[in-house]
Amino acid sequence: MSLQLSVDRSSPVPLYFQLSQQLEAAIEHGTLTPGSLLGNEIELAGRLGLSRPTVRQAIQSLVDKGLLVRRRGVGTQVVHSQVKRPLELSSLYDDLEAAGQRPATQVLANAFVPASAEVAASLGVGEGSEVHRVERLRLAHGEPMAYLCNFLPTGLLDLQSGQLEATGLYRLMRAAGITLHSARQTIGARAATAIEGERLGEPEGAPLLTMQRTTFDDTGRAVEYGTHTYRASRYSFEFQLLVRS
Amino acid sequence: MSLQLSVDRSSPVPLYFQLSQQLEAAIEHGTLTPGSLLGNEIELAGRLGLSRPTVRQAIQSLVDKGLLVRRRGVGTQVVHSQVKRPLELSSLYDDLEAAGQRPATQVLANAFVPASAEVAASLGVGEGSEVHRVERLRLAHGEPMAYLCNFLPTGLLDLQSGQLEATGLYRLMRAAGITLHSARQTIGARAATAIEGERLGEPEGAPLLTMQRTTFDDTGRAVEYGTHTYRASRYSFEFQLLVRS
DNA sequence: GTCAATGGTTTGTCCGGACAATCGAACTAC
DNA sequence: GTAGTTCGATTGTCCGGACAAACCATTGAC
Repeated sequence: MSLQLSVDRSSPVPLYFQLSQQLEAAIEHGTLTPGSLLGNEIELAGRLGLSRPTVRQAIQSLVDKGLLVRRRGVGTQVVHSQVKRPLELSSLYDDLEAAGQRPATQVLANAFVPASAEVAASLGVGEGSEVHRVERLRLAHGEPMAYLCNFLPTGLLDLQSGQLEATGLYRLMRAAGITLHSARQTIGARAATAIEGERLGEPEGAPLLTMQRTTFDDTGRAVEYGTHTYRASRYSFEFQLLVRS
Repeated sequence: MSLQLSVDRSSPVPLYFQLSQQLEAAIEHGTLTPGSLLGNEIELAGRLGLSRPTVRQAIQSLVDKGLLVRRRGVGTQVVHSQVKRPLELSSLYDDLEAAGQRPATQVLANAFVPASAEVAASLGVGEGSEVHRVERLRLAHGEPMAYLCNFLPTGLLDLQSGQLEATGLYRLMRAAGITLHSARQTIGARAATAIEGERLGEPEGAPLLTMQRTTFDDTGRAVEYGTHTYRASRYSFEFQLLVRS
């Protein structure tokens, strides 16, 4: 074992972060095997020339990610199991791209409309005030996967259809300096109407997965509300959760 | 304003936890209004007779929960928005009970069976080895809501049908000393078969929400695998996510 | 042989201090 | 008036130390 750890004090990267990254890499890579002890904090701190609080901060961040477990009187262990990463606030586009399915987007509509009661309540704006409405069809391998309808407050960023066809909405928002912070989601299912079926290439009455999501930035402002429908035959949501202790 | 804060040093409850609870209560109660500054950490520490690290630890826990946002050079603000709590690893039973719907359970089967390939892979046991299989129907207000089929490794705990009808599976597991840690979930949808429809009181072909979940304890062992189907007309998943920074 | 007491190990909590990085606002120069 | 600069305020990072609490294994008593 003996795991190669070191920190660069001249780097602007925080020391605890350097350490947590190295530990995470070692876990990912298999150098630190599941169930193995990490060695006590004090010894580890001494070995690296760091203080115990710094080492603890590094370890704690991995505990929060669910990669490590601490036990008083025992030590810190690597969790063994296929825990990968807890649900990210990811866009469908990124998900598809990561899965190797070349995603494509058709922009069906991109305009300003007055907010309906539902949209206004979700975004926290006045009913009837102007909001940006984007309607898209997401394809993978040329096949329709999902129908996405999103609403954004005006003035946040201007979305060009060309950009929307090239990448995902979240990436555009992040690129515009918006820091996504949290989201409220509802996932359900229903039978496709004739129109929905035609859009997605499913027969009327076919089961569809539905998701509504409101996304907030770090000040708590709602920055996006979306209503999505997915072909249940082609898509499902998969994610991990951690118990908050 | 001037927020009533105090800590009890004779209490066994950690000081940082006392503080974070009081702050959380004040936010929940509206004493700390969204967007308001929290006052700088050093002054707060002095006022309470605590050290800055302790105050920071309290604040950090609320930042992790998504209730507060820190900004260097500015201060710590209360997030305004309806962020409640990030998705818990909760059981359907608890969810229904919290929603005021008196849940009930019918145990349809409760026996040991050899593990199928799917179950064996999920639980990490040998194919064909004995596992505990529990089949239940979950009702709310006397109406079927979901059909639950769960598999558990043998030897973890013994489940009596009487207990299963009185409470949820997760509560029984926690009561048996198992600390639930994380879960891997897949949510999808499909059309009901004739048998499934009859069980849940839906017509054949009606859309059903499906969930598969494998739950792990804090050592990474799989302690439960379940396949659930919900009536989409009566149930949907709702939750919050936080972005990990 | 079984059960309780003991002790060592390790993490949990808490303290006090120091300096750096960043933000916003006031100020100054042009 | 506008743009750039300086400066105070606040959080971010890091240190070194101290004691408490929980866990495990060994020892001891019955």
